[in-house]
Amino acid sequence: MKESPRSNAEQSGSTPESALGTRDRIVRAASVLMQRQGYDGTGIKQIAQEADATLGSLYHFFPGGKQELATAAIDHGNREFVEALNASLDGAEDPARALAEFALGLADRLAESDWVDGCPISTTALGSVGRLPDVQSAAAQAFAHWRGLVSGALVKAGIARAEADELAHTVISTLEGAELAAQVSASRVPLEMAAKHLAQLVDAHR
Amino acid sequence: MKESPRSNAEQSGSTPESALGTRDRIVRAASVLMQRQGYDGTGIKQIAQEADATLGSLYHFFPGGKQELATAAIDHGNREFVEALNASLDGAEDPARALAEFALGLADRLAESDWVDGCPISTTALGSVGRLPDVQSAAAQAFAHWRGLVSGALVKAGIARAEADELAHTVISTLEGAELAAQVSASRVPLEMAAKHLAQLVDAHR
DNA sequence: GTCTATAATAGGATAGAC
DNA sequence: GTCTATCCTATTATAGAC
Repeated sequence: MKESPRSNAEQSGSTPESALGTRDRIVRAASVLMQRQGYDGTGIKQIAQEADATLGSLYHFFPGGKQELATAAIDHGNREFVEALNASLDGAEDPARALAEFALGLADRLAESDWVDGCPISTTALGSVGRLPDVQSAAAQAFAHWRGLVSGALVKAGIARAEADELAHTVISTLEGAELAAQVSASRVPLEMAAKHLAQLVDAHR
Repeated sequence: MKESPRSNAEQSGSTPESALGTRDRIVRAASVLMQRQGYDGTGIKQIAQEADATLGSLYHFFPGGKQELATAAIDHGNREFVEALNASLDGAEDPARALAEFALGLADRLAESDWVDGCPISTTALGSVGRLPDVQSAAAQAFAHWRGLVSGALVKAGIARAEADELAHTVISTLEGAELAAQVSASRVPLEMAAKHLAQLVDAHR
């Protein structure tokens, strides 16, 4: 048990940065910056500055340095995405339609952010392959988690577990790829097509 | 007309690096390194070293520096992917099967390279969004080009142009996302599922 | 076209006072 | 827990000889 002064709300809903503890501010800053600039494109000093923290504080909470911080940032992005995905899938009786609407929601978020707020982990994850084992492994776990959520929703809708697991792979892959293409092309179209075709694919398996 | 000493073959087939001109060696080294490490993770000096060239030569051919070189590397990766895609689609009468085999070929290449040889441009492209306009635009053009090739193959197989264009978006997105997931997870499964479901999706539209 | 040397700056990480 | 100052190395890019 740590005696942390945390009477304030610290859910990710819409807590003002100023009300968060130092550690959380650092993780959030790292998450946002690495999402947009990747691991190598984001500096430790930039993270500290954006988080209104000092280098001393940063290395106090993350003695493992940049790599440990990146792993925490991936975990944070994971939770963020899980929350959004659950909000779309939880009470939906038609998962095909729910997934399509989720994809269109991603397109909205992208367009509003001028195409920079894509998947919270893919940029960092892709740059970590074969080079940053802890980061890569955190990202792999996140992807597996997301597939699990999708598969669960498909099973609930009557699809057999084995088939649902297979479909979940393609659902997540297609969402990832479409978001990447949408960002690079600065266009909603890839995500709109993903929404349409994923719905068709899921419907074809019922 | 430039008077270049180029009696040697310079197709991308299997030319030994030593037989290439300095400029080509630099572009190839940049392409490979940025594919694996991204734009920010790859140093100009590392590129020069890997290409057996000096910094002076590098800046002679690319006075625009790293950004101009990255753009050339994207163009190179684009041509590489186009060649592979054409080889799979060109004489195929069944595009669904051809795309599935292409996806499995990507999985082979990935596994053989210990999951580092993924899409030649996606890492650099994703890291360029909103930060390196020339690089991003070259990547966007490449994606559009690939979609055009897929759409063409689908039209040849009897699918209406409008529908083929839509499907091509999802085909490329899914391949991109599945390759990303396969790399991060160090597993063939995402690409195997993409192969299966893309074939189903295309077949459902004939 | 190619080479070496170097300028100018930013990178990650640490030390030690408070 | 937080702060500043600093070490050491790497970075992109340029200069000017050859």
